[in-house]
Amino acid sequence: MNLIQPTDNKETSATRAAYLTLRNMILTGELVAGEKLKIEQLRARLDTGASPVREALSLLTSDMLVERLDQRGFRAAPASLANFQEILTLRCVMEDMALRQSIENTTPEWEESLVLAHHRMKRATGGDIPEFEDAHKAFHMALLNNAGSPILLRYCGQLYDLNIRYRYLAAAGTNYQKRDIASEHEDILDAAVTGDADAASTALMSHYRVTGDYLTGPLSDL
Amino acid sequence: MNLIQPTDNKETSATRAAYLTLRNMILTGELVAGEKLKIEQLRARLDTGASPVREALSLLTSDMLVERLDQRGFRAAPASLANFQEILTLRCVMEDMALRQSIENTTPEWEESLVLAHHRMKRATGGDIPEFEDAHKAFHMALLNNAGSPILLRYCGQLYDLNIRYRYLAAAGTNYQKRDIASEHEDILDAAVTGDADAASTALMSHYRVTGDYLTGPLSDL
DNA sequence: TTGTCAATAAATATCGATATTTTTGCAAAT
DNA sequence: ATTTGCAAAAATATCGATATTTATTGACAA
Repeated sequence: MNLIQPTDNKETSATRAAYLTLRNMILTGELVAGEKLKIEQLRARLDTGASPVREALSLLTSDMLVERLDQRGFRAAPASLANFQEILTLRCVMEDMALRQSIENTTPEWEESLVLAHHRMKRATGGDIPEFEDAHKAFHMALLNNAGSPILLRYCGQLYDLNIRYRYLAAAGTNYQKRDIASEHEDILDAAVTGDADAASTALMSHYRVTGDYLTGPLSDL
Repeated sequence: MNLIQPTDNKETSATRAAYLTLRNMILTGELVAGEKLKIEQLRARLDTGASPVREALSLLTSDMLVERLDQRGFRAAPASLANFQEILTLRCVMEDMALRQSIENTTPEWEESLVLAHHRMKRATGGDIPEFEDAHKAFHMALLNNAGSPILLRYCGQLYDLNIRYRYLAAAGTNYQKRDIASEHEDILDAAVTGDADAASTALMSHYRVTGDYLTGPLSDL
């Protein structure tokens, strides 16, 4: 075994690393919506080759976070109030569907996974924002996970991410956690574990709509 | 002006050409579901470079037609009965939503575009299958086009394509047009133009469910 | 036989260089 | 002033070669 490994923890491929970094940069607004994404610039910024950057951008196209203009490069997907509202509407429809199916298929294992995800999310409120974000997403996805509908799950995940971007856009300063988000999450969890689909759905929808109203103001000048 | 142009109609980039070709090969089953997609092979087959192929495959990932396995290449998305049924279910929910919204937003221009798309589809029944396919998709998308919901439209388009693949899988031989599909289309068109959302939705859903039942048998051994 | 391990072969991922295309800047003309 | 045309610059798209990683094969041991 070679001990001379200067933290050579390149976990995965350069493409994947670039994908994750770029994705994060777009979600957090470090790469501004609508901005042109120049390969050379990004290559230098991420300290990697042009091929991985290019491929990562192609992949981000899947997530509707990047647009590809044939023969004239890439740009960060534009943001608009209409886009935000569409995302909100679609999330409500699709997550409602997924959540109800998940509850219908309930199993002890699933319930346990919910409790676990919820616990981890609560524990992750120690100021480390990215960690909380991950746990928060994990909790929400866990709610939908049991629907047995991979495509639906994928769509919900995409919409979730798209929404995050608007949170960063709106809340550049405002701390959206000031609201009593914790109790909202608990309501959802309780209803889901109890198997009360209507209550769970209502709680989840209200969770989204409240967040939606919360954000619409700051976003009104998009 | 240079007259020595040996039909130099490379309309677009090599990547786009590769994307379209590969996509078609997957939809028609020329590239079998689940099959490993080797760069070198495809590169030779499409007579292009490795970079365009690679990028095209990355883009096809968006459409759920290709899967990317980090560090071990690409493969055509697997097919299964469950997958087919999920697609059918989601299409019904999402197209129902889009169609109703489209009708709600109706305008003379939209109605005209429907009539036009329908006419073109009828005219394209001259044995040229790919031409009919395109026109058929155009008609169905036109129905959803007026909902003013780009993301929803995108998802519906994706699901439409995924479904096509199963038609080819099932109907390798059977001509699914034998059914009186023409009158089904006319029912949908009439209801949409009349502004009767319930009738239009019912007709569209039945159109899908009948096709679904039609295909389920041949697909049962997936 | 079956399982393990090293050597080999195959395929992917990445780099660096080049060809194409688009954009930019500026001068000349309307 | 605004537009048109053309060259220069910038950026993208693509190629060909190489480095890495994964898959395969076959000998050897259990």
